[in-house]
Parts: sequence; C-alpha cells; structure tokens
Amino acid sequence: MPQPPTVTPKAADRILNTASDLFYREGSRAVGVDEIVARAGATKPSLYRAFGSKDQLIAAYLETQAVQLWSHFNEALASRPGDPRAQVLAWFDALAERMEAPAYRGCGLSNAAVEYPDPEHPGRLVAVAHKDRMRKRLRELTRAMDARKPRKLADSLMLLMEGAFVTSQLFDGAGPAGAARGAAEALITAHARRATGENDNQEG
Amino acid sequence: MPQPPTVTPKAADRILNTASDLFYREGSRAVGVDEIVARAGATKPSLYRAFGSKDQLIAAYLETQAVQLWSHFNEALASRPGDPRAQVLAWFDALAERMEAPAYRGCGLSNAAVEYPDPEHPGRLVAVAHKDRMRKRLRELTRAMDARKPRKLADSLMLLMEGAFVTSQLFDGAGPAGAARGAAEALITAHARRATGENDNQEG
DNA sequence: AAAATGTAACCTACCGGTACGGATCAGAAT
DNA sequence: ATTCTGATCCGTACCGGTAGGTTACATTTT
Repeated sequence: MPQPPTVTPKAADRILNTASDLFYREGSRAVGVDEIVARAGATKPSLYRAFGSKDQLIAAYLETQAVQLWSHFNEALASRPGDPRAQVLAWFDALAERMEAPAYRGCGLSNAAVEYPDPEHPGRLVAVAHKDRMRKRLRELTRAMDARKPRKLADSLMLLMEGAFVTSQLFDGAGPAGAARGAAEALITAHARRATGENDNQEG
Repeated sequence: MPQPPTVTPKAADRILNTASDLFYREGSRAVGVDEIVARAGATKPSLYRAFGSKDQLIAAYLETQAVQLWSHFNEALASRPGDPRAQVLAWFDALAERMEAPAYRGCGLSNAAVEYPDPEHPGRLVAVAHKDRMRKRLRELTRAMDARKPRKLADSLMLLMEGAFVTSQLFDGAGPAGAARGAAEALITAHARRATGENDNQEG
C-alpha cells in the first residue's frame, strides 16, 4: 500500500496554515511575518520563496477562506435540492451554527476588505471578487424561488449576512446575529408571489 | 464685541482633526503617528501630551465619530416626532444619503472593531459601547411602534444597518446597501400587529 | 544531481514614545 | 511702562525596537 505522504507538511503549507490562523484571529495587519514563520517552524526565505510578499500571503489566505466558505455554501444548498427558499434558509442555519464557535470573528474576507481600503491590494481583490460572486449566487436563488423582486431580495439577504458577520464580533453570545435567519425568512415571505396589492411588475 | 478666538486651532485639535480624517479613510492601523503630526503641522510630543498614546488618540477619534453619528440619528428622529416607524425609516434614509458620498467607507466604529479584536483596546471599548447603545435605542423605537417582536425586529434592523456599512465599502456605487431601506420597511411591516395567523404571544 | 529548506546575517524605513530646552503670555511687583 | 515670574504650550532631536524584505551560502531531502 502507498505510504501516507510525508508526515510533516511542506514549509509553504505550514506557513499558510499558521498565517491563516493568525490572520483570522488577530487581523492580518496585526501579525508580522516573523511571528508567522516562528510559529510555523519555518523561516522567512521559505515564506518569500513561496508567496513573494506578505500581501500575497494574505491573498492566499483569503483564497482558502473563500474556498472553505463556498464549500459550506454548496453543502447547505445540497441539503435541500430543488427548493431555493429552503436552500437559503439552510445557508443561514449553517451560518448561525458556525457563529456559535467561541473564536468566531466573522468573515475573514469582509474583515480584510475593512483592513485594506486600497483598491489595488491583492487581498482586497480576492475579497471583493468573492463578495461579488456571493451576490450573484444569491440572485440565482431568489430568481429560482420566483421572488417578486429577486435582486432586491438577494441584496437584502446579503445585508443580513454581512450584518451578522460584523455583529458577531461586536457582541459576544446573544448578539443581533441571532435574528438573521428569522429576518431572512420574513423577507423571503414578503417577496413571495401571492395575492397582493403591491406592484410586482418589474424586477428590482 | 469679543475678538474671535485665535484663528489657528490648538495643536491638539489640529491633530485630532487630521487623525480623524486619516483614520477613517485608511484605517487607524495603517496610519502612523508621524504622518498625522506632519499633516497636522504639529509634532509628536504635542500628540502624546494631549492624548497619551496612539491607542487613546484612536479612542478620541471614535468618540467624535459616535457624537456625529448620534447627532444625525437624533436629527432623523426629530424629523418625524411621535411616529417611530417613520423615524426608523428617516434614519435609514439619512444613512442612504450619507453612503452616496464618494469617500464613504462605512462606520468608523464598526471598522475599528474589526481592526482591533483585542477586547481591551480603548478604541474597541468605545466602538462596542456605541453599538450596544444603538441596539438599545433601536429597541426603544420598535417597542414604541408596538411591533410584535420588538427585540427581534430591532436586531434585524441592526443587521441591515451594519450590513449596509460593510457592503458600502465593498461595492462602490450600486451595492446591496441600496436595499437597506426597503428591507427595513418590509421587516417593520412584517412585525406590525394586524390580523395574523402567526404567534405573537411573547416578545422576541 | 536537483529541488526544497534552513542559517545567519543584513538592510532601510518606520514604528510608538520621550528628554529637554525654547517660546509665549498673564499677572504681580517695581 | 517695565521687569520678573510661573505656568502653559510647543518644537528639536533622539531613542530602542521592529516592520517587511533580501542576501549568500550551507544543508537536507528526494
């Protein structure tokens, strides 16, 4: 049988894993490269050979954050195939569950966008691209559920998401984030096509 | 008539004004004390005599942010006295207007909380206290409008607010933040007491 | 042999913070 | 009016530490 691959991960992987942990917990701006390599059991040349710069290491960290987030997202959607309303709620349920983790500090991508207003920062580019994609995927879902104004509903859901991300690190425990799922449900209901007196002529 | 006081503001004021501008635009972590005093036409000893440390200067900046924000908040409420529903919507209108400013970068207090996870950072303390107070004031409003679940509604509104703050710096121009006011309206309507099949026994 | 990693320096720039000495100005004494 | 004086305000010059980044070379791993 094939030997399990080398027990010790490569230096680049150790660095990325360690950096990801520190960046998420403390904010990437607060963590120095020296601390990263020290905790990773590696050295600075290894970091710079593999990633080029701290900013690119931050971008790499954010890419992994995005991959993990999409994995959870798709998992939630897969739990309720064919029912976009239930899919969205499953996603909010998944978020609520993850937010109970003690070390939860919101979305690493949103946090990075706050830390780096410079529109050219490689980390910010990753974050913005991800948020853009999330917005689009939410639109797909609200269109699939035949909402009256799918774009407005998708954006509203996104506000709830991002609001939950931020408040989960402002209040610990019983913060406003706990209201996200219920609010999402209410908004979806409000956008459902039924007998209604309101205008539902154009998508908003 | 009394002479207008000295034309040139004191060094401490110049420092605070300059720091506030830079902190908001670039993030307080990204701005060094040297740059602040240089742009303020002052010197470092003046900064440290007046504020003690950079962290306390950040706290002072956030205090002014909070003062300004409450000023706008109270102004919005004063525009529709006695009508809590209209007051909340006026507040969301005021937010929407401010978000159209080109240099808008969300809420300085929320941003600072993201930048400083350390629960003892003086800036974070200001931010958290402010957000706590905002949550309570929203609750007062939702109670005053006799919502079915005033706490849940207030928290939902807060999520929309914070979501708008964050997304306004992620997307420029036509971001999801534009959906905040409409979503707030929909949620308020959903929480209004009318003939309804849902349970409204206990406040949530 | 080639690829990956570590060692041990070193660099410039800037970080937050401070010791100390010079202005400035009000009021009291002359 | 002038001089003295005490307090307030402010700037010059400097500190040690650390930030991100780089070098040349030795060593290990495959």
